[in-house]
Amino acid sequence: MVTIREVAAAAGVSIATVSRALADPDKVAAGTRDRVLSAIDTLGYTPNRAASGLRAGRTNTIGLLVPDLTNPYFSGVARGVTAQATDEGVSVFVTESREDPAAEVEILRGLVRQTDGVVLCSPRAVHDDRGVIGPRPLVLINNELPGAQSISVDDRHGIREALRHLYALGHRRIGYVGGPSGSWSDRRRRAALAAHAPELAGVQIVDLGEHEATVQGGDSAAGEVIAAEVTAVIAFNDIVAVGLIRRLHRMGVRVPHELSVVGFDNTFLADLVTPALTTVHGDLETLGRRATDLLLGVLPGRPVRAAVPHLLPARLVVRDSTAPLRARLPAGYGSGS
Amino acid sequence: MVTIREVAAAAGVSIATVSRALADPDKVAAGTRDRVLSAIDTLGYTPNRAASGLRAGRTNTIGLLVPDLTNPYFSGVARGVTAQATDEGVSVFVTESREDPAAEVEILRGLVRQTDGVVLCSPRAVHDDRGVIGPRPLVLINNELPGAQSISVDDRHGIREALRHLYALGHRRIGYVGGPSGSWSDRRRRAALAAHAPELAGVQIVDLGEHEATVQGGDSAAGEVIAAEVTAVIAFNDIVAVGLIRRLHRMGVRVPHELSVVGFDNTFLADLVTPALTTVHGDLETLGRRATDLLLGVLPGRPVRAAVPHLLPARLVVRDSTAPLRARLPAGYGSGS
DNA sequence: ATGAAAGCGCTAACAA
DNA sequence: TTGTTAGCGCTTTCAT
Repeated sequence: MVTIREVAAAAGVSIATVSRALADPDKVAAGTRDRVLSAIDTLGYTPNRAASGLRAGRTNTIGLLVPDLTNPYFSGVARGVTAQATDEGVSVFVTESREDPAAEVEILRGLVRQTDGVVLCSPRAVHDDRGVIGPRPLVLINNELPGAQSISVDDRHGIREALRHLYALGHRRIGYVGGPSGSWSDRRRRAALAAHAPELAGVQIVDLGEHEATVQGGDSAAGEVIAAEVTAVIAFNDIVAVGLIRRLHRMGVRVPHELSVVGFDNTFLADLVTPALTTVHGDLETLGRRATDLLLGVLPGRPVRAAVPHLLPARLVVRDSTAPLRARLPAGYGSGS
Repeated sequence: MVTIREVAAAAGVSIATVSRALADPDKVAAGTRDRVLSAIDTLGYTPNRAASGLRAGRTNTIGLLVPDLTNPYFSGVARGVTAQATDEGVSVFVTESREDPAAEVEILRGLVRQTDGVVLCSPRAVHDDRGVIGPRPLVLINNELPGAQSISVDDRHGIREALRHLYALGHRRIGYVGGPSGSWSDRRRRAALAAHAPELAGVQIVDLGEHEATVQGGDSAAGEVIAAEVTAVIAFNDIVAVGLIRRLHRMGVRVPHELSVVGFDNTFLADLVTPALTTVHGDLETLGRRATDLLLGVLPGRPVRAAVPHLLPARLVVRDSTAPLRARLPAGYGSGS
């Protein structure tokens, strides 16, 4: 590994000049600069980031902590964070908490030590996290904590769109298959339902409980969904919707003919399953990119950047899992659709 | 940020003793050790990895480069790599090439400078990569390059199992919906087909072309599949299988009744789609973990580890996308099964 | 068993 | 404009 000393020797200058030629070219005479740069080039020198960070008090590295890398939602966010960070010349330590809050705190502690700041994608409330991270820059995705920045998709608007869509299809008794207890997004979506349902005359929202944000979570909701006698449901997310539909299908309930289902997130799953999901879309990669912008924006020694929105647009994508109420088969078959 | 000095002060020892208590506990008296450890605990001290690496000439960081983070295959591998690295006290820079070979080389170059070694998950041949990375430790997943270590799932065995399964179901004319040209795994699977088909009397393998490893790739293969008049196909991977089945379904061809389809990789998709995929399973997380072991194993200054296998077991997981040949509807209906 | 001290490669005062 | 120098936090001889 070629060091700054070798470059300095080759260019016939001191190491300070080499450092300056790189960090602040204007402070070096043109001729010297050229000699330094060409020496750098021929030797193939790249500054040791660990060393420079050690001295400068920064690492040029940020951390990303997600609950589950294999979840399409989080991998979409991870893609956005790594892409934006790379564009900005910053590296990303990616870690996964495996949905374990205790591990999360521990990992966060380690991450903070070796990065300039952290993007934390943690759906559950994590009041311990703030203490762990101390005064370090922290950006939360889909969550809020005092003293930390926050960014999320406007799922309040998404809920509204979903409601209006179902309403237009004739549905009035609409269920909400909730997410995990403690989920910030779940609380938000419930609040949005409560806020927007009254805008639509005759609409009734039925709480269908809290469920894990997994296929099994959707599975386990099927009984409640049927018992509730709703004609449509909004699921916490696509995965829950998929699990629900799969179970309903096995129980002989057809989607969308007998029940309309709306998902959330528009992960690539939505377009692969049968029926394809009507779902609320929020751009995950953009979410990750903007979260990174937010983080880099508060890092010392970085150019000030334009204001970054803290709320990203959502829109409803209509596919095949929702249908007009009248398409529902009557109790006695054979009388035509 | 609490440093080793504060710990030393709190424990009433020198910083060297703190360092030793952590790196080589036996070299410190039990009483002293306890005092140090409890000081570490109360202060919440974590060693600065960049600093320790600087001294030791390592970064304690490895790089991971995958083509696409949102692909369930690669996110499974990424999970394994990050998990194993974390267990071993090493951080991981995760990056994505977006399936762009030129970007891949560039990213690799940057990654090499700031890590002790790289795990490269690159399905296509990349002869440039070796030059870029120089003498640095490199582990390839599902690929081979001179001078680099390599690890993969035994898909040769997987192909054999798939063939035997289809054979037992009565299929004789079997298609292979290939992956992208240049894919190492694709070449391997073709070789395996050629090697194992002769073991099964009367089996005929039909080459159904090369396709992108995407849903669209599967989509585009549908025409060829039908024209080939095969009764079963093995697809390059689950995603291709899903795309193929979806398109066939729209064209009125029922899977598995009229055509059996076998996928590859057993990503979580396989169990979510309809029909659920029969597919070849290889444990992705383990693949990532063992790749990391391989890499750490050749890093200087690390404990020697047990031999790591370079080939991981594969097995067939039978679900609903394959069925006996006789279940196929006869050309003229109504004549019974 | 423990401490003092010398750096790892780099940046940022401070001098010249 | 350029060089000298003092560390960043840590590990590791070498003494004690």
